[in-house]
Amino acid sequence: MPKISQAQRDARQNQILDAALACFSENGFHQTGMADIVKRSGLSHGAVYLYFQSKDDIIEALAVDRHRQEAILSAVGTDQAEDPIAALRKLVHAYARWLTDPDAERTRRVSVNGWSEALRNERVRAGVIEGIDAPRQMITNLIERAQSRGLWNRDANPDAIARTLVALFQGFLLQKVWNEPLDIDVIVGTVDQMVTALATAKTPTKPRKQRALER
Amino acid sequence: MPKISQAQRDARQNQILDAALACFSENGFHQTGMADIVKRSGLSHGAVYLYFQSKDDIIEALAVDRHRQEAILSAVGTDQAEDPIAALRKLVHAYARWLTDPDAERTRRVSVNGWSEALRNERVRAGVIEGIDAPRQMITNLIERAQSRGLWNRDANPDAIARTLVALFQGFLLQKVWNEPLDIDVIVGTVDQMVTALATAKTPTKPRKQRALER
Amino acid sequence: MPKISQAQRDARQNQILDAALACFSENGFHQTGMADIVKRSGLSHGAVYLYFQSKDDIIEALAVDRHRQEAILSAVGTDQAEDPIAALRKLVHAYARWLTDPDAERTRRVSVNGWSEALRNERVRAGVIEGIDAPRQMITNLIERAQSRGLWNRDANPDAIARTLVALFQGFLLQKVWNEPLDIDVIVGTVDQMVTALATAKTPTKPRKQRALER
Amino acid sequence: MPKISQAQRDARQNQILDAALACFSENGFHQTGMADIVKRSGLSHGAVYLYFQSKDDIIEALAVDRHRQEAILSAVGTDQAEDPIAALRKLVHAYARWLTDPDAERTRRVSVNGWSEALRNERVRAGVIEGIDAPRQMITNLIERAQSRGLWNRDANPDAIARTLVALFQGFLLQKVWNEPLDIDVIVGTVDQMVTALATAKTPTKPRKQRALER
DNA sequence: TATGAATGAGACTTCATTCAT
DNA sequence: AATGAATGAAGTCTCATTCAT
Repeated sequence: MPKISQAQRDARQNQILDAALACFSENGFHQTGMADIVKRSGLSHGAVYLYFQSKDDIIEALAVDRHRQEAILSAVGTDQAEDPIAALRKLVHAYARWLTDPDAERTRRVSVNGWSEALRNERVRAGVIEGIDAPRQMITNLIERAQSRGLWNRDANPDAIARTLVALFQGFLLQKVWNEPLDIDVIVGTVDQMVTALATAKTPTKPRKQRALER
Repeated sequence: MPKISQAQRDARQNQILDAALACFSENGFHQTGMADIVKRSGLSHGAVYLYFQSKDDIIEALAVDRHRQEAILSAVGTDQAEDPIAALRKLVHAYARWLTDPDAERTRRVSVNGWSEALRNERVRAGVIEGIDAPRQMITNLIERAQSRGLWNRDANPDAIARTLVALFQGFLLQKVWNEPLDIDVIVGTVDQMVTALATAKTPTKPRKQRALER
Repeated sequence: MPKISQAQRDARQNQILDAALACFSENGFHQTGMADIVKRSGLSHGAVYLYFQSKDDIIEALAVDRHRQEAILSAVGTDQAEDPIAALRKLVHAYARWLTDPDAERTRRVSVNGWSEALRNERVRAGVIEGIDAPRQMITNLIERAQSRGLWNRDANPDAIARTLVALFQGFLLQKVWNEPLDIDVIVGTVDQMVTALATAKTPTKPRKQRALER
Repeated sequence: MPKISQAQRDARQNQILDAALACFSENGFHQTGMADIVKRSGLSHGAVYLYFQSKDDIIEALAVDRHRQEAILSAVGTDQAEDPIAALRKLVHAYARWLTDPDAERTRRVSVNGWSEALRNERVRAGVIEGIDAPRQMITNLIERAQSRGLWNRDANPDAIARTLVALFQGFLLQKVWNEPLDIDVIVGTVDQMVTALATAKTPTKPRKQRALER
């Protein structure tokens, strides 16, 4: 017998999360006070605590934005018949678009705060890892399918390549939030080249000579 | 005027920075209190404020670790006669080694905190940018020299490739501090392949077809 | 005018008081929140405020439990013909029984909270005083009747003895709620002895020699 | 290398405890805010937390006032040669004097608050119990010595009598803080009579007939 | 130079009470 | 009569910084 509907609850929750996202993106998690979130949300202190148990809960909810991940991943269908390399390109384009979407700027900035937070908040860390595992898994799968169809060099290590691509996008995200010049065409072009190059590379991914560097 | 020698001053300063590095790497900038730094340094509150004007000063000093950058870059000589591609590989190896050096773990973690801090602290941001500009510039120069010697595809965009490599290492650094499995051989192998592939790629870095994605 | 019967009103009120008694006995008046009482009562916040104007009203209602006093006092009839000393013993036994009745534990604990509350809440204080005045009066009367029948030393001060007995039971109540070992036989035996001894004592209750201690 | 002497530390601590005692005796533990204590002590918020870790620490320090116990107990020497019954009377007088000492009013009121607090704060409870164990033990010893010298009925249960005396004083304390008329001569006289009566009583402390009341 | 006690603004959170439904 | 979401003042405690010694 709730007094308000689930839709209303969700609306309030989003009201708070929107306010928090704005504050966090401007001032970071720890420079933002609950009073800032309260003021920006237009609610009262008490109301905010009706929807979130603590400031940390709000941080976690935003540091780990599952919604975003899914939105990007959904760009690539799960149609097994599709050309895996074409699908991989689609994925790259979807990420690149999100990376440069002005409406996603706040989210990008909060993501970077979340990366830092993940170093000392286990729940945030788990969420962040989970958030990068999804695309990594998808990329790995696409490469494996490409290998099985003879479209990708069979000596390649799909997981290593997936991690490389993920790392690449994390790095680009950083440069973006720091207002470094970041030309989406150049990104996409470079990554496309990389993909092409890695797909056809003859050299094994883990050559014997470099073993010495391992620790 | 100073009653203690410059050497003593430097020793004290490093004592403080060491303590702060330890604290920051464990708890982040804003979860660390001055009291933590004071206690860990073995000095007094007053003493710390004799060497740094504020906590922000200490954060800046550590978020921007020029020392580290120089150490890595010095791995690659400035000998213009040297094979630029070999030099590039050396640089990659030096970074990869730093990335997996256990003694550098604290610094890596503080770096990530600094990336987040750079979003709202202009001086930190400037320092961070400066820190990635140095290697980017060096990489760009090496690729340009390679192009001028006919060792690298002349259609490639050296700056874009340099940014890509920098982004890649930032991403790997993140995965490292999150304790993700990170095999240095695989990294180096993959990057080597990438370098080789990009050097010989026929496709232009910024093809006409992808223009549409630009915003 | 009321839309529900008086019986229903009383039932609701008791529902609230039962819940409050449970909460107060566990956590004290000020560590218990209205939310605790609301939850335990199974009612809503609004409903509780329909029956009590404020939390203080609930505290007062429980800190001053007239019901309990009457129940104990009723153990001793008002039959003027009865042997007053036997009646006094009955009263002592009734109190002692209540003191060790497991079902009264909550009430005992809340009583102690009430004693403390009486220090700063005039209405609670009045109720508490009233609650101890009733048995004190009854004891005084019994002793006076005993004196008039020649069963009790006529030099004794009935009021002083009554206050002494009341004090004694308050002290035993404290020891009980603190889970100190409290043997009911020993209590009753000791009090019986005291009563006997005081009834027959030759020494005046207020000897001249001790005047000096008075302030 | 403390900056201030232990004496200065103690002075500050007492400054805080005095302020807290005043506040607590007027408004109780939970109606008193830290701000009240801070204001009354003349110190700053931070200074108070330099000397006590939390409000609960201050409550504990005052709810359990060992100093007072010792002061009262010291009224009775430990001279084994002394007449134990005279010593017991001295103890009674010392307590009675404390009970009516105007300067001890605050302490008495806070004691009652402590009794209530002991119900839900284990550390306070332990302290309160300890505080009543000391005099109980002393009384028990005195009675045992009296028994061994033939000055006290050997059938008496020294522990039961000690507990009875302690309970009695707790009850008188309550009546005092509630501003009930409390004549010290009457108290002392009554207790004296009780002691005399119990010392010479023929009836055993735990008669068979009352067994039935035991639970 | 160096100390560390002291400051006080501001942090997060709770909770008795109200009122639109 | 009854609900429970909402309020916002007030609660406890922290912490970067200062300054008398």
